[in-house]
Amino acid sequence: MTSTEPRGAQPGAQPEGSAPTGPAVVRPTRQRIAVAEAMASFDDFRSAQEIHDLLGQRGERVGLATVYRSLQRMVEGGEVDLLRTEDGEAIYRRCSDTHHHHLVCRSCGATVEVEGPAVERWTRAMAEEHGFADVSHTLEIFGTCPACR
Amino acid sequence: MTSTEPRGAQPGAQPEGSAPTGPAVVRPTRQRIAVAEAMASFDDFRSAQEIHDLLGQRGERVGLATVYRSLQRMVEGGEVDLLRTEDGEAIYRRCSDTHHHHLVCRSCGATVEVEGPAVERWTRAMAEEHGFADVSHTLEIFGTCPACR
DNA sequence: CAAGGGAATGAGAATCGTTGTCAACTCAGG
DNA sequence: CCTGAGTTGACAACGATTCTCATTCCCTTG
Repeated sequence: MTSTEPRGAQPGAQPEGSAPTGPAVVRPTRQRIAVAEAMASFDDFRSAQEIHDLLGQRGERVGLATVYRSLQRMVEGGEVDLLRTEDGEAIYRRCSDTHHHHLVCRSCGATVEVEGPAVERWTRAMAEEHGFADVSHTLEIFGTCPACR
Repeated sequence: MTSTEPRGAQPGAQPEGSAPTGPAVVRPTRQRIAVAEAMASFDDFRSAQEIHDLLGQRGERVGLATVYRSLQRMVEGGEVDLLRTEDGEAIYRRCSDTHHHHLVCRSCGATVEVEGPAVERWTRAMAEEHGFADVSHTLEIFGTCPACR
């Protein structure tokens, strides 16, 4: 995960039915499986629309809205990383389950996951020093990879 | 600044006779001054629309598009920091000229600028280790400030 | 194994932040 | 007083994302 805490948490964003916390069950539908498989087929960050296109190329007909919804769930579930390009577009990538950050190539999109206990400690210390609670952070490094130079 | 390198920097923007390749001079118009003053009147991050509203309240009639354009220039000029909320909206704040990061309160938007030589070093080291060049990075810490708890 | 109900889907409309368009305007020089 | 490049504003255009809602699907129960 890029963020320490779940994203997109909006007050009262989801209807509280019978389950205490959001949808209780996630049904493994054809569409969700297709999205999950698509996510497993590449290693860089892609936009929802690109993922939708990829599904189309694979012969899977999945609605764009469904792709967005599936991706949302996967992000909330920590199975997928979400980050924003500099112009605010959301891009996704499957991720390992440990907390980590990314080194992203600006020109080809290649990514490397990096970990930094020191950074984690530093952010926590900073937050504590100023009395902030429920801390999360985002850290991304952009650059030009060796291949693109 | 939040980023290590200038955003949207366009090399070679000199006056070339009649070449229509971008404006060479920035005129200090009433509108631009108004936006600059508005930016000086608060300390947290605000969206372009909020800044536009603020101008309205101050009795300054400035078009929304102009607010966006002014903000853009100020970001490019390094006078203003730009970052993205978790849902991708751009928020702005005037900033000091040193490289720094932010501790942002999720509920009231209050911000604290923090500096961390260690983090700077770490990102540089990481990038170098993987052969990345022209490195920049973004690091923001979100949390709940003491007052909002 | 049929039935029932809530979850999920899809197609398109609706949002909403942001950018583009372009005629009108401003103002420093000549 | 002209002139032209830089600016502005109102509004259209855009693009990503979300919402709506009738229909379809999955799973459990009887």
